[in-house]
Formats: sequence, C-alpha cells, structure tokens
Amino acid sequence: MTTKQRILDEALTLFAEKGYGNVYVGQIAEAVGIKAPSLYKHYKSKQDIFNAILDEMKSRYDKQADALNMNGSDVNADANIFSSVSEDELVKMGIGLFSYFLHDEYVCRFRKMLTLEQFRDSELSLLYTKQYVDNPLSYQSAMFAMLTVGGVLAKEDADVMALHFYAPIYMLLTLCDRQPEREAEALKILERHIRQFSKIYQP
Amino acid sequence: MTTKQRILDEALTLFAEKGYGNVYVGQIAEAVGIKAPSLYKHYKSKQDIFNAILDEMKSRYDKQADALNMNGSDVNADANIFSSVSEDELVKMGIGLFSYFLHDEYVCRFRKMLTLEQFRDSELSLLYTKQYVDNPLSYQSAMFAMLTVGGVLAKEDADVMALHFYAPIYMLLTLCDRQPEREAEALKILERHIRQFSKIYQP
DNA sequence: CTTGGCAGCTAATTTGAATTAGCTTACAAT
DNA sequence: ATTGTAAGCTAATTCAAATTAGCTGCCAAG
Repeated sequence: MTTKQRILDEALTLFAEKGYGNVYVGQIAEAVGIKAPSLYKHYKSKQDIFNAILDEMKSRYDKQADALNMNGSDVNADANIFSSVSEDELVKMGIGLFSYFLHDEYVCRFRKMLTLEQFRDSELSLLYTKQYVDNPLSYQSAMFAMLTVGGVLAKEDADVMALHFYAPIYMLLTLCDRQPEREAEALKILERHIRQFSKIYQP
Repeated sequence: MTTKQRILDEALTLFAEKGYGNVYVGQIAEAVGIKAPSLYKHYKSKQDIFNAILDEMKSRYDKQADALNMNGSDVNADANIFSSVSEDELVKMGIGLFSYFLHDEYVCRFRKMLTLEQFRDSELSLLYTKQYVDNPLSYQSAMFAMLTVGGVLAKEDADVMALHFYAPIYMLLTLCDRQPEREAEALKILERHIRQFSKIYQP
C-alpha cells in the first residue's frame, strides 16, 4: 500500500475513534510512521485528508451497492431467489448483514466516523441516512413485498415489515459500536428477534 | 437563570451541535453574552464545564427515571394500568416517547452531545447505552410481559417484543436528529409501525 | 460609610497545533 | 554522469485558542 493510501487509512482509524476535531495531524503522521510535515507532500491540508476519505468512501459505496444490488429497485431480478426463503435463511441474512456492517474493515470505521461528524454538515447527514437507513429499508421492503406476494410471509405492509426486521439490527449495531464486548449478547437477541419475526409474520 | 447555569445551557447547545473539540470557549462566552475570561470566574476550565454538564445530566436523569418509573423493575406497581391497553393507547405511548426524546429541551441536546462523544470514553458509552437502549428496553419488556399475561397481546418473548416495539422508535429518533425536516414522515411510519405491531401480536 | 468579594472587563501570556521553508536523499529518465 | 522530482526530514513560522493577571465597579454585610 502506498504512503498516500496509508495516510487515508490511518486517518480514518483515528477520525473514527476520536472525531476529526480531536485528531492532530501529528498523530496521523505518527501512525503512518512519518513526520507531520511530510503529510503535506501528499495532501494540502488536514481537511483535504478528510475530503479524500469521503471521496474514496463514496466511490467504494457505489461499487458495493451495485455489486449487492442494495441501491436501486433491482430486486425484481432476484424474485426467484426470494420466492422461497426459510426462517433459517432469514436468520442467516440478518446476522450476515449485522456482521458485515460491524466487522468489515472499512465499512465499520467509516460508519463510526460518520456517526461523529453527522451533525457537522448536511452532506454527511444525508450520506449517513442513505447508507444506514434509507437504502437498507428500501431494499428490504422490496424483498418483503416479494415474500408476501410469494405467500412466504403474511400480507402486511412491507415498509413496516422492513422496519421491524431492520431497526433491531440497526440498534444492536450501534450498541456494539459503543460496546464491542456485548456482541455475543447482541447476536443472541438478534437471532431470537428474527425467529420471532418469522413466526409472527407467518401467513 | 444564573450566569453559571446559562453557561452550562449554552455550552450544551454548542457541544450538541459541533462536538466538544470543535467548540471554543469564546463561542460559549459569546452565546452567554460575556467575554471568554469571565467564564473562568465560574468554571476552572473548558473540561470543567463539560464535567458539570455531565453531572447535572446524571442528577436530572435519576430524578426523571424515578418519576417515570423507567429505571427499576417497578413496573409491577402499574400492573393494573397495563392490564388493558388498546392499540390507540399503544400508539399514543410510542409517539409520546418519541416526541419526548426528540423535543424535550434538555434530553434532546444531551442525547446529541452523547452521540458525538460516545467513543471518547467508556463512561459515556455506558451512559448512552443505559439511557437509550437498556433502560427503555427493560421497561418495555416488563410492560409487554404484563400485557401478554393479561391476554392483551400474544404470548411471545417479551424481550423481543420490546425490541420490535422500541428499535423502530430509536432508529427514527436518530434519523430526526440528523434530519429534523423528516419528522412528519417519521411520525407517519411510526404510527403504521405500532398499528401493525399491535395487529401481528394479536393473541 | 466602608470594605470584601463577586463578576465582569482588557490586555497579556502560554500553549500547542497546522502549515511553510528549505535542505537531503534516492532513484528514474535522459 | 546529470538532472529532475518525489518524499522524507528538521527547524521555523503562524495563528488561534485556552488560560492567567490584574484592574474596576457594584452591592450587600457590618
């Protein structure tokens, strides 16, 4: 990995832990293993580093969204997959989503950073909401719409079903961001949540 | 209101918007209507102001928790109230909780501040989790346990019911913290959530 | 009245973080 | 070989924010 990338990487780690305002360029440099003034060979200011992180992040997100079909209403293509989903598969899906958000090297640090900077400007608010609220909800809403039509689940409002399915995942995720030591506990209740979800939405 | 209190008040507002590290004592002073050095007649440092906010906050919380019985397992006292709760009452309860958290002058600013400082030290993590996750969940879990015994709702795992009821409220709350302009929309989906919750947990 | 101390002010002072200047080395291309 | 440039360093410089010093006016207790 090039120095220029390592700077972004270490800066992201620090911003995610302490927030932009509480991180000094000297700390970033030290983490990278160079002296502070050398940072300026790569970026013209601290803010510039932050912006570069944002840019990289946006481009990664677009790719990832395309890959996972989490962006558009492209779920129809997967209609066949969704036409039969067992309770166990729903559990695996929920835990998979949770674990990915919680442990993915990049996604996880980026989410924490956004958490700390979300009130600073409206671009960041929008980004946070899109990534962790609106997109997951609309994707899952489309999925549950399939599943109800397919007769796998009861015919209830799919938007609300998505909320019932996803909001607990989201809450447990933010809990584990704060207290990673509670992950095991979170996973247990998460599984109980999904099994009960599956039961109460039985057609 | 005394100057000493006004300092805490304005500081809290600023910390909630920008985060501790991005607020300058001069801004706090200006908001109060005095000069920065005068702050030091009341608090010995910026950090001291922050600590005072935390202290005040803790004491307020203890009082409020006692008042609302949101702390202990004191729900049993209210068993009679809970033995018959209609869907409309559940809606009112959920929206009431949401609106209180979102609009209460003090609670709201304090939550935003905690959001921005939550990763800084474990005391703040604990506090956040207790106030916005563990306590609401355990209170509602106790409530739903009542309601299932009373035959008002289906006999399912009350912890998970609490999660299903509260997690959407929590998620919509953090959404509105970021994007207050979406409150009306949040309230609509919140009501749909609770009505559907009530329906799927019909005994 | 007069005095003590609270709460404010202006004017330093200190501190420390961000950035710039200017030098050095390595190495790749001519 | 020479030269140009990328990427590092140390040593300034700048600048802003936190805090301290020391003065003033007010007013309440004696």
